[in-house]
Amino acid sequence: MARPRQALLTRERIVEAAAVVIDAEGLDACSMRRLATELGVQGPSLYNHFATKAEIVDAVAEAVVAQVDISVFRGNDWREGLRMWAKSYHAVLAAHPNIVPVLATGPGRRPAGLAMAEAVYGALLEAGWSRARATHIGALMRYLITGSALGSFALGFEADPELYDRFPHLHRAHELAAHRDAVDEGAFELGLDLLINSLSDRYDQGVRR
Amino acid sequence: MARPRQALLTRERIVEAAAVVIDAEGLDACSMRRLATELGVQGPSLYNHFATKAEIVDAVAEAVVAQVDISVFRGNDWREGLRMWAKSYHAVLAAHPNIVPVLATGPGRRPAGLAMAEAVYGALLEAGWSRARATHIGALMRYLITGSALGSFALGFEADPELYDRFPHLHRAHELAAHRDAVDEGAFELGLDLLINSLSDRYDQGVRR
DNA sequence: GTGCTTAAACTAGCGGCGTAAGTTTTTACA
DNA sequence: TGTAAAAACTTACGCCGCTAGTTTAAGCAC
Repeated sequence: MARPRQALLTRERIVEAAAVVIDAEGLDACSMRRLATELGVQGPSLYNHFATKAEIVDAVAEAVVAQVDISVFRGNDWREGLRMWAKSYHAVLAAHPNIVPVLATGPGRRPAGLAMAEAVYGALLEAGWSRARATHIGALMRYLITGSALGSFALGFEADPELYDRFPHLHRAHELAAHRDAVDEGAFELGLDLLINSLSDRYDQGVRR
Repeated sequence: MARPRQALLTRERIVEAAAVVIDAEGLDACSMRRLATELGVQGPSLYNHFATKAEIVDAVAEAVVAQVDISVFRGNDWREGLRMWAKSYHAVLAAHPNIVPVLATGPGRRPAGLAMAEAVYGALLEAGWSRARATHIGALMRYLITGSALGSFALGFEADPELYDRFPHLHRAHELAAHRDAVDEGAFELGLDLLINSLSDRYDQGVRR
């Protein structure tokens, strides 16, 4: 097949297929040849639309970050804005856990990532936080959100009870996996509460830097 | 060369070489052939000592986690223990950032990871926290520590000022990289302070579950 | 000491990876 | 109508993890 009358590929179709494969089978499964097969095409054809594989993965990351609701900073107190944004971000990452390692290195050059940073940082500055503190708070929120999305804490403990024989306090650790949501979500919610409430206290006491 | 009079390889030597390559050039650079070259040997020879590459990387992760000081829970108040452990863990990961993605999925079957979980969880239980809350606190600390180690927040913003033209609040984001330590360490310290202080407040008020 | 088993190196090779180079055919425009 | 660009293709290079089979030395039983 040479050039077809109707193009088989578009950047959108490629990114969508990549997102599906990454969500379903992980980053490693998303090879150029596999992606091409999924799109009914030969591997190198993808290079007519993207210069490298990294560009494709980056576009998937961009699409994921774009789903985070940053409108919540408008019309809400900074505390509420921060909380609602964090929950939205958390939910989006929970729906696409396999792309998290790509996001974890920062906004990079991706428009959606930069728009999100702008919204968070802007909201904190406008609330009266110092530049330095607003930066710290933004970083801190990212640590919590990506840290919690990177891998389930509960699933990190394998189901084999014998593993924990030598660790008396962990004797029920093999049950953690069964309560995955309660553990992982509970920890995230606790962290969010503690961080925002204590920031709020400092703020109310006039400590804003 | 057939079997040499003195073995060229040991598990220890392989793990040490892998750690050096991973620290210096990242996980991707640590291929079996590269590792073998580093050890003066052919690639497949490594399979006489480890069944898979994953086992080698896992052993590196184990060695890194084993460096974290978990003795601090003995003889210290749970607050101080938690703070000192978190700082030690953070410092170890900061020294070996390239292995962090491997750690982020939990303790798995690694003895050092399980010993660390036992120490943290045990200290919290003995302080009087409920099982559920102790689990949440442990998870939360991991989120903060691995989240902050996974990638610098400051370096996530590239140095090209033009990137930020469309984002008014980010107009100085290109300067972040120059203050990497102040930003990243400041955010981590802030997070640690906020979390431990607010947990401490709850604890002192008798809210332990 | 002799013989057997195991250990630890080797070489050769499979299938998969990202990607470069060059080819073919179609489309779009001067 | 001629030409350049676009979008598919085939081929191939040098990596990758890993398997299979080979060679030789070491360690142990008798």
